[in-house]
Formats: sequence, structure tokens, C-alpha cells
Amino acid sequence: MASDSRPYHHGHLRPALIDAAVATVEDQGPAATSLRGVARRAGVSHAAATYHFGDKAGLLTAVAAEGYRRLAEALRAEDQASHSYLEIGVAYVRFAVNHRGYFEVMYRPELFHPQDPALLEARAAAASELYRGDQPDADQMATGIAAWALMHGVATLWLNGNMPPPLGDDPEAIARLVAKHLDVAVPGEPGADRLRTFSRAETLKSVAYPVFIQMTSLPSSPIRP
Amino acid sequence: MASDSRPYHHGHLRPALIDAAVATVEDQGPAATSLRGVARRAGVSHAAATYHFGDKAGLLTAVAAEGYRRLAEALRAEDQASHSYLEIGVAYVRFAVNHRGYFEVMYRPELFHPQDPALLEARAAAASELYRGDQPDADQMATGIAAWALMHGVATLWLNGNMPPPLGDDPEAIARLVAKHLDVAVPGEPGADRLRTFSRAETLKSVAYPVFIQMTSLPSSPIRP
DNA sequence: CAAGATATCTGTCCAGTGGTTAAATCCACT
DNA sequence: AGTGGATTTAACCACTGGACAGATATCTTG
Repeated sequence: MASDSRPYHHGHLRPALIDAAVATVEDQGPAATSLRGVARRAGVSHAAATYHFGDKAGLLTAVAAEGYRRLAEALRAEDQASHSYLEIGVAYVRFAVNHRGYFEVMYRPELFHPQDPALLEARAAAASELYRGDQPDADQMATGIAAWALMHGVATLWLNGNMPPPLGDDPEAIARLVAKHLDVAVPGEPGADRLRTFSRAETLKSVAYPVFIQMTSLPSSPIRP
Repeated sequence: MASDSRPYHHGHLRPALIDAAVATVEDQGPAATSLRGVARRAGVSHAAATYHFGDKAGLLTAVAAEGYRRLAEALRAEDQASHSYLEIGVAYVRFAVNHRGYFEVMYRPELFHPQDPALLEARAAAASELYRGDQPDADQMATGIAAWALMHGVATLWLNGNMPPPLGDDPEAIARLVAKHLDVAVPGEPGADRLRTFSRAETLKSVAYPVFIQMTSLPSSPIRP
């Protein structure tokens, strides 16, 4: 009832526009992504997109929110599959590379509405799905940030084309290689010496997830006034 | 001879436009930066900017090139001042934060002409200034990439407003905190066990710089076709 | 099933943008 | 003085994001 020959009502235009936006970001880059181009790609007028999302930033806000949902799902799936902290980090890089359309929007707050309730809720939902424990202390948080920053750095440098070619063209392999240099021991914590590497499942709940939930408390990006 | 009351010829329009572009990126963000806005800021018509840089991407190419020059200068100065590998990493983060107008352009190759000769030369000059040694092997390179990715991740997460507030608002302090978790030992290298931390000057030439020079060999960013 | 009411989408208009081109202005040199 | 080249402006084009009125479809409610 909605696919005869271009009916007046699309039926599922909202998700179709998000898909079109992601696809456009993926092959044109975020800078060259236009509201009208996305609408054209979906086969509707640009005003239809405005109706659903308010403005261009609103569309990209929806892209970012959906991205957080999918990132959370990917990390959760990897957790259940491998129970490996290292592999969760690798999954983060894999997500960035395989879904760069989402990823490249998610970490450019100047492109969307960083205070949008739906976006915040998607982040919070992702976090609450992952996090089930106590608040981390400062040392635990620093450890988690180190892991996150390392994987985020690998992902962004790879996406920017800044990885030295001799390292090969497999971003996941690079992530594993680099992760060997991360020391996830929490200083002063009992058993710290046997947690030197990035691969103990036990550190998962106490190190990575606390960081992820803190992420959701959003520092209301100090970027633009 | 060039500052009476708005002479027809500016005299130093090229650098003035670069400054205006950096300032605009700094307080509007890269997405909202327009060629016309930059020209207005410099007090000239947009066509004058086009004359000097060809197009908007050309202007941002010049911004990126100048950014690489300044980054190299900052890292070199820190090296001579402290001889500390850790502090060079901190200086990288400091540069990103204090000169975000440059930094945010440098790592967005979709904004400029990544193959521009002047840009490549600036990167190469920065690298040759820093690098004076042999080609690194794969292990050394992985170690350097780990350090670079970690600091790059800290810098970008901070710029994006994604650092958890409890960590404080000093990005350099966060960089030092996080760096404690980086293990710069090169596996299988003699003396690896005593290089566990991120602060030995001796590792400087053999770890950080090789990465930086490899960076200049430019993988011709696989990003956009 | 008729008749609003509502949701969804289009067409049109506006100011602003990036880019091109011709013309104007200035400067250096003879 | 005046010619030639460098620099800048002005005018134009196609496009963008956004606003709005109106068209079309769907949903209610009688």
C-alpha cells in the first residue's frame, strides 16, 4: 500500500531520510552533505525533510541518535560474544569504519543539536544498557578514558587517512596492535599488576562502561557559544 | 604604506585571510565557515579571496599547511625545552586546544585539497625537521602510533565536549593522567622492561618521530573518491 | 459513507553561498 | 606620462537552507 509508483505519501520517510543522509555522508563527506541532496536521494522535496526534522541540524541529530543506538548494540553484541575488553575496543573501531556515515556525524557536535532530548535519551539508553554497577572513581575513569581515547584516536586517524601505510589496511588489526601498548591497570588497585594488558573480561564492567555512562552526562559541549 | 584608510591593495591579504579563516573556524566551527564570511572579516570581497587561493578548499589547504608548520614548531620547541616524550604528547594536546582553528581543519581532509604540493611540503618539512634517524620497523611504528592515537583521541574527545566532567577542565592534565596508561615498550627490544612509562627522552627519536615522518608519506586519504 | 480534521508532502519564495568572469583600480617600471 | 601586470571589485550563475501557503492523502467521527 505504499510502493506502487511513487505514491504521494512515502510511508516511511523519516527512516528513509536518515538512511539517505548516512549514505550521503558516506560517499560525499559531512561537509558536502546538503539537506536538499538528501531529500533528492530519497525522492522527495527538501521541504518534506524539513517537515520531519525541522532543519538540517535536526536531520543530523536524528542520524547521531540512531548512531548511538547502533554503536551501543554493536558493543553489547561484542560483549556477549567474546567477553573481551580488547574486542570491545576493536568493535568500536570496526563500527567507526563500517558505519562511518553515523560515526562522522556523532562526533561533530557542530553539525547537530547537542541538547536534543531524543539524542540524549539515545545516549542514556545506550549507557544504561551497558552500565550496571557503581559510579567509577577518578582512577577508574582515567583508565577508561585512556582506552576510549586510544580506540577513538585509531578510528579517527584511520578515517582521516593518517595511518602510515606500512601498518596495513586493516583497521581492526591496527587496533589490536596498538592496544598492546595500553596498560589498563588501575593504579593502587589490588591485582593491578596482573591486568597489564587490554584483554581481561573482568575489567569490562569496572573500566569501560563507567566511562560510557559518564559520557552521557554530557558536558554540554564547550565548543560553540 | 599599507594602513592609511583602507587602501585598495591590502598588502598582506594572503596571511590576513588565513588568520581570518582560523579565527572564523575558532568561533563558528568548520561547518559554519564560509569563504564570504572570511573575506568579510578581512574586509575584502570574496572574489579577492578566490584570487589568492583558487577556491574555498584552497584557503583551507593553506590553513592546514600553516597548521602543520606551527604544530611542528610547537613540538620541536617542547622537545628542546623538556626532552620529555610525555611532554611532547602533552604539547600535541595543547596545540589542538589552543589552536583549534588550525587543528580542526588539519584533520578534516574533506575540507581541503589533500594532495596540494604546498601542504605536502609543509608536512614533509615538519617531519624532516623532527626526524633524524633510521626508518622504524613495524613494532616501533606501532608503538609510535599508539602514542599518537592516544593523544589524538584525548585532543579530539576534548574538543568535541566528550570528556567526562569529573576529569576536570584542564586538557593537559587529562593528557598526563591518561598517558600513565600507555606502555611505550617496544616488544622484543632490549631494555623494553624499563621503558614502561611515557617519559623517557631516549625513546623520542626512535618512536615518536618515525611515526611523524611516516605520516608525511601520505596514504592519499582513502576517504573520498 | 460523508465530512471535517489532521498528517504529510509539494511549489514557491527569500537571503546567503561558492564560483566564474569582466571590468576597475592601483603599482612598478620605463 | 603611460603601459603592463597584479590585485581587487562588481555583476552574474546555480545552488543551499529555511519559511510559508497550499495541495494531497489519511484518519477520525458522525
